Amino acid sequence: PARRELAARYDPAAIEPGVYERWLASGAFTPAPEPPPGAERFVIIQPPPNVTGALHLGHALTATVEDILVRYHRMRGDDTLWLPGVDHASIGAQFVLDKLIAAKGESRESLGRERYLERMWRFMDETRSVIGNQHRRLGASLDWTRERFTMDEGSARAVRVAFKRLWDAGLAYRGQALVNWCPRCRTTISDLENVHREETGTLWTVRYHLARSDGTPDPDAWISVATTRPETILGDTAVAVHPDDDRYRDLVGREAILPFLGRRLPIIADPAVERDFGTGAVKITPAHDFDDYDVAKRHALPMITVLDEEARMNAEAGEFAGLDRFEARDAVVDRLRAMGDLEAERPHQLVVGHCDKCDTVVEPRLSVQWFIDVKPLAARALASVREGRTRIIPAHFEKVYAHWMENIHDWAVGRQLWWGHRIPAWYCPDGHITVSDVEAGPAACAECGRPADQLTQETDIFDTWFSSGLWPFSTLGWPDETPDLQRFYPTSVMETAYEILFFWVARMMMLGLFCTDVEPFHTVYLHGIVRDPYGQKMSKTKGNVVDPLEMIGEIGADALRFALVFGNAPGVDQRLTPARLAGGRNFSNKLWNAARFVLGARPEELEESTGQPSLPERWIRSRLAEATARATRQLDALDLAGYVAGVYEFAWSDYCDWFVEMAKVDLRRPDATPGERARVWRTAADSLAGMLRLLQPVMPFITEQVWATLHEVEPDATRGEPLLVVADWPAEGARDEAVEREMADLVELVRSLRNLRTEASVPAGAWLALTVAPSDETARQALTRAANYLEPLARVRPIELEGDGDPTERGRLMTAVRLGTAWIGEGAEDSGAEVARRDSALREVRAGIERLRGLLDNAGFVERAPAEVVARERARLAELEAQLRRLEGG
RNA sequence: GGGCGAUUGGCUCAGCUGGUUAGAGCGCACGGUUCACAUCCGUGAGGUCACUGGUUCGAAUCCAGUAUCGCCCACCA
Repeated sequence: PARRELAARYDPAAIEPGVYERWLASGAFTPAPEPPPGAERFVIIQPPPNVTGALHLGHALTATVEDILVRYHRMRGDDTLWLPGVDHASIGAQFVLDKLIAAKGESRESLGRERYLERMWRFMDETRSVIGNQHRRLGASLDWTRERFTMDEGSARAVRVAFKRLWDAGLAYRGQALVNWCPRCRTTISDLENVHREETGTLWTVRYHLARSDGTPDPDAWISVATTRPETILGDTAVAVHPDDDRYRDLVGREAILPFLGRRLPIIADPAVERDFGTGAVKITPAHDFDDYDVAKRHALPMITVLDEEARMNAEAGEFAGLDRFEARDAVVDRLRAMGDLEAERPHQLVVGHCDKCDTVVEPRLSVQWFIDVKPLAARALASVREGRTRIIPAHFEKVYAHWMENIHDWAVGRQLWWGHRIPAWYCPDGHITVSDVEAGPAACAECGRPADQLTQETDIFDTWFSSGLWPFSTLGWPDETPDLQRFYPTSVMETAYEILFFWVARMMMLGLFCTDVEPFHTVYLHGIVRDPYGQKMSKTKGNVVDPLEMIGEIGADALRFALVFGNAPGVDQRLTPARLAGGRNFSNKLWNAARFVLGARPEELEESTGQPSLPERWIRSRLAEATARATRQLDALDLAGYVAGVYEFAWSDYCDWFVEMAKVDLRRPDATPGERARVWRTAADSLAGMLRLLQPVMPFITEQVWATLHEVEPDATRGEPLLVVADWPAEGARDEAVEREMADLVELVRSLRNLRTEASVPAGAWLALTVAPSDETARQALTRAANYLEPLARVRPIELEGDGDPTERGRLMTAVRLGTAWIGEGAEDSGAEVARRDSALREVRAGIERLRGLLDNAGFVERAPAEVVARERARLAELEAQLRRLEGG
């Protein structure tokens, strides 16, 4: 039984279920086994959301933008792939799981590595499907048959092979260094995960007594150092001053005595010391400060670690051993004060690093770590963007990218965590390192040949972003030359938040170029942050998070998608306000009702079309052609906001406000033949179908549902294609400039008449007689053709063209437009208000004329401006002059 | 300390390579119960495009500087 009508009310809850299943059943999201001949490629590898969480609006924005592009290219007939996946988020996942198991009184330690990882895999299985379902609710047209996970075997192999190649190329190394350490997560973190924040601390000035010749402290002689971290005094191995500092020149080469421990500290000179800061003398704690570490290396100073991995003072700290670092700070200060060696203390603004994941204060920690020397990789990645092989949208992020690439440091890739890819390095008892890309490990030590059973594997795992950096090709089968890799790599667009430009995009560029010798994508499209209505970042702690699913439940996925991209420029943060969401909902409703009108207006018996297309028919076809050309251009240029605004404008203004209203006239005219009605209705249905095609990328659910109904009612309109998602993107039809001009003139007259009525407070329902003096013969003909439409649109009846009627019967309200001079209203007498209105209209036109004459009298303009600009201004002037004559004539 | 960006009607924002009278959504005012839609229709008010100078026939748009705000990066204890 054919559905002839759509439900009276648009209800997303009623239409959205089922649509996605229809798409899946059609196989539309999975590329055909063979690419269509001659097809262009369009590939997006989805930025993998973390398994740990539910989707937020940022993900919804990502999915919407990518889905729009993918659906567009699919309709274009391109060889299109959008590949989904999730990221294992090692540190984030452990953070979440630790909390979960803590609720049951368990911990990492109580479970042990193996059982902990078992729990993790179970946790993954539970949450992974949640993300998939959310993407389905959003309408994301992902190829689920290719869904990947950064911890699956393909990814694991890619990680091993990539790392082995880096090792073989001498770009991976293991060595001692000071790294950022999170004492709560108990792992190294990268520079990027160490977020700096300004805080108010204290700057203490502490006296270090000078050593006498017998090595005992001189009670009357000291050097004062300034520090914000007194607890690290216990790890000091020197005191440094600036070489040119006269105050301390004599002290260089002598020794100071470390409080509490009595260690002798050489007083050294190093240019890194700022003379103007504090006392100009600084304590050197190589194992707990990055600056000091560098100084120590220059001067070959010992490095003493005084904190353990949880940031408690260790045995090196003497009497303070066992104290937490902050307790120890207080204790040290108290003791110094008691000893009379605390010279001063004052509040001090300082910048403190915090763990991105848990916000704990990061501790520099001396340890042996795996690093990647990224400088050579960065140089290539930078060149790719500089030379335009990969471009970033918006373009100004290319500068940000360049700045980061130019100042890059080696990447500490090792993590002392369990959930992740274990670094494929094996150690032999002699200290040799063997890196292998074989899952089972090497058969023997690469250097001394010791058998595998004498080798032990590294326990550290990789930074999550290492596997993420391989994502564009590890998902396609790399390192094997799989058919997918050959067919879909390099990919097309990488769409993601600008927040992870460095974390992820930069790493993909570097590793992509290193592993595959080609840029992994030609375009990086960065979107901004979705903020709350007050501009605040959404966060669970603030409680201002909007759940996309809840939003979809309320207003529908289409409305949410529309709201997310409408008026949103790339790289710019947007506030998601209720008004914005309501805009999406309203537009959904508008589309639904436009479709209801068309479906409900179908004549019972649809006969053969007869007669010539009417003005609105010819006009809407031309407008659709224009809208199609514009949408195509904008989507090709990744101007999504422009695309959405354009189709919105077409649907609401052109189609609903003008075409539908005028088509009603043709459909309801009593003297219309069934064949003429059929013709008009077919135009309405055809152009509705065209509009649905244009809207499908952004509002897939409504358009699909309307399409289905339209298809049942009139398969000709859908050209026999029952499923919009696989329908063709519309071909660019022909514009009809003459018809568009004629229509524009009619619209101008209608608007002008409506304005007159409102300003003169004519009751909205009143019918007024209209008299028009056409400006010329063409206008007369146009007016004759348009009379039928003019009546209901401007609520005027009867309509008389000057010459046919008595001039004394003209109305008292007058307006002059391109088509001519028009009068409406009772009687011919001018009221004061009407005279004032007409005067103001005259003033406006005269001012315009004056401005244009001034412009055209300017020799510089006429000579130097492009001819078409000058011609345009001339035409405008002529038009205004004609309008003035008409106004004065009336 | 370095870098990047923003400043457009009451609010939130578009304005591509300089070219009509600077747009949209929301809000506001006024008027609308006819058979697609009040999640709607019609009409309207509202902006010296932060400021100063420059380039140009012409600047919201390009250049320089100033102010305010925001973000990113950074090893002054």
